[in-house]
Amino acid sequence: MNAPNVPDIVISRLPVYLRALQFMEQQGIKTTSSVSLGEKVGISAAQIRKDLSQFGEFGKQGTGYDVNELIEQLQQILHVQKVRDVVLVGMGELGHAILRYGGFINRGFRICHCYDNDPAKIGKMIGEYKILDVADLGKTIRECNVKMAMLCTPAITAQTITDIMVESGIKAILNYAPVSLNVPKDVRVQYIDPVIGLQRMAYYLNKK
Amino acid sequence: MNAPNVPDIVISRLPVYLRALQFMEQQGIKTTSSVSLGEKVGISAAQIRKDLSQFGEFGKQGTGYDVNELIEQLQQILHVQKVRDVVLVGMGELGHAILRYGGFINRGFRICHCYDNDPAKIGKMIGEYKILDVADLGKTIRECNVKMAMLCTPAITAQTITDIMVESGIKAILNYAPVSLNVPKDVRVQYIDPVIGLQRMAYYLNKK
DNA sequence: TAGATTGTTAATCGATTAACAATC
DNA sequence: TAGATTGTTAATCGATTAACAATC
Repeated sequence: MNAPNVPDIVISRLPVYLRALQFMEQQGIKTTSSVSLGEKVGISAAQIRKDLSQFGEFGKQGTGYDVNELIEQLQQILHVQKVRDVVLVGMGELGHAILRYGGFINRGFRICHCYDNDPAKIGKMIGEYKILDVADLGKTIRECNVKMAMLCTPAITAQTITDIMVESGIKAILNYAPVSLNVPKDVRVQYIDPVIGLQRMAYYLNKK
Repeated sequence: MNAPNVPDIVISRLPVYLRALQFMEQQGIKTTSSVSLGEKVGISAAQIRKDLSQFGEFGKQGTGYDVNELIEQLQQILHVQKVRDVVLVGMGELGHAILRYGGFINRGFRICHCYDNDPAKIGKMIGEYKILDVADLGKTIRECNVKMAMLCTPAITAQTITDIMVESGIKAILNYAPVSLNVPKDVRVQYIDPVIGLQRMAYYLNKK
């Protein structure tokens, strides 16, 4: 379960495999192969087999992979079999949308608390959530022993909030603020900035 | 301006440099170096110099880089000096948040039209935007000669919409739907799925 | 001048791919 | 059995890093 020193680039592909497999499962597909899965996710079959081989032997020669079994294996590898608590900081437009998004729970995540620093927002209810004062962020993170956070504040305050979260024991941050964060090396950050994706693609648009 | 065959991994870092430089500019910083920029974005100084060298010589020995000049160079390289039109498909919670997000325009992008397939939504105004019928998607893409799209439909309809967009001339898709898309190789896709990021980080959480 | 920092080269490091024996 | 597909090896390919001459 704890394969040693798997390259992060391999880890980064596993959730993509998992997502595709769960999509297949929904459609009633019981079995797949590295070739078929590869076509769906746009990754070579050899790559998929090599990636999976880091963790064990999940397939059967001549047949391929049992969709359900591979889903469970990947969930175990990624530690997403159980639902995990995440805090959400910054209740602007985006924070609201994230809070109302229904797609986290069935993929292993649940927002446990949400925060803002605006007195006009603190105490307000959004669905079943009450917006908490960001001044209590560190305290509540420690109390609930939360390890993951989503950060949706403006860029200018993102680092300050990050420092508080790190100091309170957060080990993984999904950062929606359009700014690079400085964290110790035992803390992970994933960036979500739509503009980065758009700019990256824009490069190719005007190319001859 | 059109450096030949620059690896995509290099291109993927340029928007990150640009974002950091614009943040510096805001703070009144006039000059930087590969070391200083590298610390901010978490990338080695050698890497930054190597990346930039693909496109020209933008620095000065002993001094480093002029922030404003490097911003302009990067904007030209990425083709984001001018604002570019993007269509937005799928006006659920997320589509609404994206439409109201103010952070696109000053980084090179503008939503020109938005679409949904729900008769209850079609025709409704959101700010200055009227929600259009997705049945007219292909027609309006061609009329306006739009090349980029943001896709926020449910996973199940994402591929169908993608096919229409590709057929209508879209060359770059920012995909928020949690599913891998199949596109011809002259069309680019960037994926935004927060759960992929969370799952990727979850792997490291339970590791000893 | 002395210190700082670039752009570039060569060496290292790591990731991907092709091929195939094993076997269901 | 014949066909299909795995897991794995070795070869290829590409990316990163360290080092340094050039020079502001």
